[in-house]
Amino acid sequence: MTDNRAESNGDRPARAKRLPRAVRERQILDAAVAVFSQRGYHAASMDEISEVAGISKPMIYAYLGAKEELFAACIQREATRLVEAIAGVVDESLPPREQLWRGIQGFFAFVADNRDSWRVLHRQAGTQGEPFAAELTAGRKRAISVIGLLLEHAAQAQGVGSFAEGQTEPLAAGLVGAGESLADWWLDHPEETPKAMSGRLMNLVWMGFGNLVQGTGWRPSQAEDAGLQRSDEVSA
Amino acid sequence: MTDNRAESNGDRPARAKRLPRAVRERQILDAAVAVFSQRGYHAASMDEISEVAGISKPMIYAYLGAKEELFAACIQREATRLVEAIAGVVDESLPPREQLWRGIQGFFAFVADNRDSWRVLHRQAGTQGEPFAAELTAGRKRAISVIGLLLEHAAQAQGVGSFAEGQTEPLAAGLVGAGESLADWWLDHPEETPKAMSGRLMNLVWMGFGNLVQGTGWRPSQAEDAGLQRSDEVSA
Amino acid sequence: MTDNRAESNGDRPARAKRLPRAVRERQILDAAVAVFSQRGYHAASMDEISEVAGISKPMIYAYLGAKEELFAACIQREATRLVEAIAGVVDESLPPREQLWRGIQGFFAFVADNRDSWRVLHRQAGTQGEPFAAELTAGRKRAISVIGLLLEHAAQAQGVGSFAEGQTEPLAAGLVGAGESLADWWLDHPEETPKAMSGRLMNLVWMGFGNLVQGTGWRPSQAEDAGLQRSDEVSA
Amino acid sequence: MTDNRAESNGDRPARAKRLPRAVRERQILDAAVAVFSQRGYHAASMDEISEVAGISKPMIYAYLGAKEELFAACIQREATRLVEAIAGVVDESLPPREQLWRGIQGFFAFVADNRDSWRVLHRQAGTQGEPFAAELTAGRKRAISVIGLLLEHAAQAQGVGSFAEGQTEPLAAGLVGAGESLADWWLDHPEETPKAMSGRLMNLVWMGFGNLVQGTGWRPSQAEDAGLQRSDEVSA
DNA sequence: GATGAATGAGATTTCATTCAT
DNA sequence: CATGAATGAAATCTCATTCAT
Repeated sequence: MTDNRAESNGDRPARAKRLPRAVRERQILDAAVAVFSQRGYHAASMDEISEVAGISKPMIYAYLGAKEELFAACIQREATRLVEAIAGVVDESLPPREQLWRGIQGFFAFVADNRDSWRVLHRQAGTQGEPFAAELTAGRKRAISVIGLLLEHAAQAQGVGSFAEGQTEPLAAGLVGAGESLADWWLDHPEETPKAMSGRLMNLVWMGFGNLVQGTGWRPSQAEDAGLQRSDEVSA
Repeated sequence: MTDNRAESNGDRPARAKRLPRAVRERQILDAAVAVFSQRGYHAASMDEISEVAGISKPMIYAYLGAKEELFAACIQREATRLVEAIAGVVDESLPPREQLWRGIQGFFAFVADNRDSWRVLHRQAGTQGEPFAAELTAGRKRAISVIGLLLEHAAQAQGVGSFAEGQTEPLAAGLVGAGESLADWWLDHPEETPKAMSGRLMNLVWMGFGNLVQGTGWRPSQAEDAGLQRSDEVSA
Repeated sequence: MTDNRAESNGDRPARAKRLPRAVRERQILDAAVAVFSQRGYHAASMDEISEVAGISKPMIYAYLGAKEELFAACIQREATRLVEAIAGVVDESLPPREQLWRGIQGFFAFVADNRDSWRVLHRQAGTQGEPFAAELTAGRKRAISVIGLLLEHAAQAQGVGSFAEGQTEPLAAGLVGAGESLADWWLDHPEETPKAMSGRLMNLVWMGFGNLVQGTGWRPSQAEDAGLQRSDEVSA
Repeated sequence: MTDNRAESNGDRPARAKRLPRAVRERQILDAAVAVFSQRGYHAASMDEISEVAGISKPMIYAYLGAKEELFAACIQREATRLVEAIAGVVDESLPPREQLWRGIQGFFAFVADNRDSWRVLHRQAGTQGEPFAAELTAGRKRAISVIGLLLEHAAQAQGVGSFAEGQTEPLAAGLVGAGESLADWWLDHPEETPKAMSGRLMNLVWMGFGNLVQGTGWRPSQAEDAGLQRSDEVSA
């Protein structure tokens, strides 16, 4: 809100120093991520972004285009950073379980260091009708399918070929959701370490998955099964 | 996008009949849920809501207050409906596992029948800075803590008293997130039955949880443990 | 600039009285024609139009849409008025010359009474690149072709069938241009009567045309013909 | 419409060579005429002009001043060019009719070779309220009065001294308008040769004028005269 | 001399909200 | 009670213009 630019030399805001384009672009993206993260896409205003970036609006438009494009640029940059953070710690030569463990650790480490990035990626996911929804959804789906593959490898490694087709993807979706939700919960419990968080998710995922791939999946007993009707048969 | 301009159509809409207040409020809330669900809070316009509701804007203000209050009312109504839908199928006298199974079924049945409600509850969750964020977060936390309790009961029922304090809540959070994510995935795979979805979540949760409560939780081997450092120790 | 609304009761601008839609639409169009006429499309601002109309901008958008649509509406209304003004005095049963004379009189009478309308129709005609340019050009072409027909009838009435094909249209274009230019000149010489103006145009058109249809068209002598080269043969 | 954003292209445009001022000014004016012609004064942007000119904006300001001055400079240069093009082919020692014929040919030749120049001179004619309107109107009036003189000479040459005072100017205006309109029509019929166009205008003008100067001007019959009332007597 | 970087000011458009019939 | 009519305020985006390197 207040003018926190350095060198407020007496009178007026003092034209910002001339900086190379790359630097300014980074500044702008940083500010945009922060503001989008805090306010959400629609509530974020270009005015606030420009203020936070310490630069005037026209420069934002000149360098990164209109609001939508700016947002897309944020998404892309942060998604890339997240993917690289995880890819950087995963070693494909390791057995699947270890890969998963490292990946999960990488994820929580990234979230720990980049709360804003994470929020932008996570919290805007469903703003349907927006033109960039595709971008977000696509990223999410890519993540899910990568994890799905990992699960499939794990299943094969354990010699369980019977793992039903089409089962990995929804499970991966559940896993990603669990991770997101845990990361959210973490926001309210900052005293937890990344490793503790990672351990929780790994347990939830692996122990459940460990049983599933061994064919010991849970199934409702006959009594449990009879209890509920399909709701749409009633409501229709 | 759509052409909202009023049209000077000769056949005027015929002043709405005088209806009891409760009916009107329901109409309005139904419309509001639909519009908020499709557009998101900010992109939704009072104009569209009033149009969908078939009621003029001043009435909306008279009955349900300003946009924020209206949104809060939507959240509250839908949250209550979801909670009641689940509560309606859970029988507290049953063993925890069965309760969980029924609860999960109730959840997916509700989502199946009320996509809009679900979207409003789920997709707007993180619009931080808004005054109603509290409302949403609170509902979510309530849900998590209820499930946490359930898990704790289950643990006790299996005679596992050593289940560490403070472990249930994050697990419950993970569970809720997995459920949300699966429900999202479902939106793209409408051919799946509610029961199939419920089965997936139950497996993920219970088989993992089943092992956890029996003390067979997974823990990284020493090699796995050494691999990663806390990122903030480095980046700081 | 100043607030010329009636009843400036003491303090603030006093919300405009509630008027039926049709009345307001007329007010708005009147104001828009005046402002577009004076400033031109681009230099005209919605702010000024709303000020002149004595109504707030949102009403303009509600009733007549965005700037472009508003301008198109102006064009359409004024073009229709001009056409009707002329059509109202032309009697198709009369001989062509008399029709032309009456049409020309109608034209100048309209311009006399509606300087602004005329300016909007005439002066914006060539703002190329605008999406409404088509609308204007189309109207102009329609006018030219109508006059072309009239000329053709006149030629036939004089028993001159040999009037070369494709000659009427450019002549009509010339006639229209002459009319526009005379009308422009009139703006600077308001003391002239409509009848005097009409007479001038009629003379220019008819006497020239009168000779043309009788085959007494002028043609350069050989000496005159040799004088100039096609410029593009040189400049190319 | 076009994407004006600066692009961070690796291969930079290579700082323009130091050129003599006159050359630079010509480059700039050429670009400005092209852009003003296509877009109109207001819609033209200094950015586009500088881009088309291949010279940075600050140079434009240094050499030719602000937008308005630049536009005025365009008008002046193009008007001069047009006048010179016509003056170059007119030989004052020739009889008036031949002068007129040559002048008309010169006009269409110029328009053929300089569409943009012509459009700038013609299409912006009525942007009233702008400070450069004077410049435009002045140029136009000069042209009209030159032609008026020519007509007057022709009248005297034919021994018609009674040609009423004040008649030449409006006729000249009509002639100029007819020329403009024919030039416009030409834009849509590029297959026509300059000579054909010239012939059309000459015929329209001269044959009409030829009769006028001989006192055989057309006058409404009594019946025709009675048909219409002055509109302002009614509407006032 | 030449330019990339920078901005104040203003344009169009929309929206939540309220008055007056 | 019910609504069409009305608006203040703010958001996005563009443009002419000027520093500072």
